[in-house]
Amino acid sequence: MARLKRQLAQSPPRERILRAARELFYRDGLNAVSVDAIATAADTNKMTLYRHFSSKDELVAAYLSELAAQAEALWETARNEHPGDAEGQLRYLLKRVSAFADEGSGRGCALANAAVEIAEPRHPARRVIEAHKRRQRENLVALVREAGYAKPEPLADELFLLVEGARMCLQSVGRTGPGSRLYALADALLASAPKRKSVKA
Amino acid sequence: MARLKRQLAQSPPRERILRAARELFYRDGLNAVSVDAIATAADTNKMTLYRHFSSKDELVAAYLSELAAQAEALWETARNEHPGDAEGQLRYLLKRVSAFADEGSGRGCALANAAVEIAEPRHPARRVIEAHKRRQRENLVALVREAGYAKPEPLADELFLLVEGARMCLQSVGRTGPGSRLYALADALLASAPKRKSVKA
DNA sequence: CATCGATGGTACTGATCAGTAACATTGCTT
DNA sequence: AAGCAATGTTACTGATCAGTACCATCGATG
Repeated sequence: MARLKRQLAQSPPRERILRAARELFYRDGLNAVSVDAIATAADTNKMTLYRHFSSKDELVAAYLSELAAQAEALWETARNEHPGDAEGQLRYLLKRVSAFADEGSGRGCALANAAVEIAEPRHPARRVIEAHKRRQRENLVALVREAGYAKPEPLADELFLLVEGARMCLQSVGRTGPGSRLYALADALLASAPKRKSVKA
Repeated sequence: MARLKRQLAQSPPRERILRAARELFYRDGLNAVSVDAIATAADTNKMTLYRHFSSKDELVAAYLSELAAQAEALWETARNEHPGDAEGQLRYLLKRVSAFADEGSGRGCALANAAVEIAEPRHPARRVIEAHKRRQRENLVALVREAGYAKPEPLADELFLLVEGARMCLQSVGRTGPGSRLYALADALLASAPKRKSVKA
């Protein structure tokens, strides 16, 4: 019974800590959240936290790694939702990001925010951030190419910048700014982009 | 003589403080820089700083206001450089931003960064940031319209997001990312955008 | 010279925070 | 029941930092 309760309401402390970290770090920023606040929000204490993460920096890195993995799983989802349809996958992803920008908390991309907050080039989180963004861009280029557009790299870069810019705008201009029109803008971009002349095998 | 030296090497403390704040706040982030560090870098002390700025938050707001004013002065420069030539002004501005993205410190837009670092919606700096970004967008829409493009608002929004995204990318993906191709991408966007059929009075 | 305002310097308060030590407790396994 | 590993609890250290009190100094002005 106590076991059941633990099973349901209390996952292992490491998970609870990461869940709390996600909420607080994202909402308030990395610097504004103390280790103690996370431990308390995770219904545990600082000691247990430090038994799972050797420092706050490592907790931050773990938090960002988790987010990156989750974001990258979205590509898999897109493939499953629109198998064999690169254009459909592309639009699915853009819609998802766009919806997130609309309904989200207005705090933009957690990875990008972390990059802003962490000025030190040596911080362990920087590797995570940079690697993630690079993979995202590579995936995007590949998908745009697969969808048959004539110049996949510039087009993918434009889409990439639109997405990054939109998420950033939410924080500076607010929800009413151009960030809220992300999908429409991306759609217009795709519509006017020329496709390769039928190359399909 | 002492007066001359003061005139040359030592501007009034308020200016020195703002100059130091610009360097340190931009390079290391708002939270990472102490008031003391700024005072020392400004060759003065905390007391004098607090005689000119009632709190660190106000210093931050002043720092951002100064940057915003400086950024907005760029529109004036564009008008002077290409009088009566909206298209030329537009491209001049895009080139300037693009060059900044290339040669800059890789820390992106100070105003946007501040918005990331300041999560509290009540912070005095948020008004500065939001107002600035709004004006920038309005100016951009007006300029794109003046340049004769058929659908000025969406085009201006796309450009706006490209610029914001590029500056953000410098921090997350680094200098080699798509942020470094800002002008080429914006140029392609403008080239493929239809113009209004001659309407000029 | 006297005065006054602005500035410099020092030392402090109070608060927050990362990280640790030492001990108590719980729950599972044998 | 005994033992063990993970977790909870409390209290602490050392450091940093925003903001202030108090006094010294300097430069201009009368």
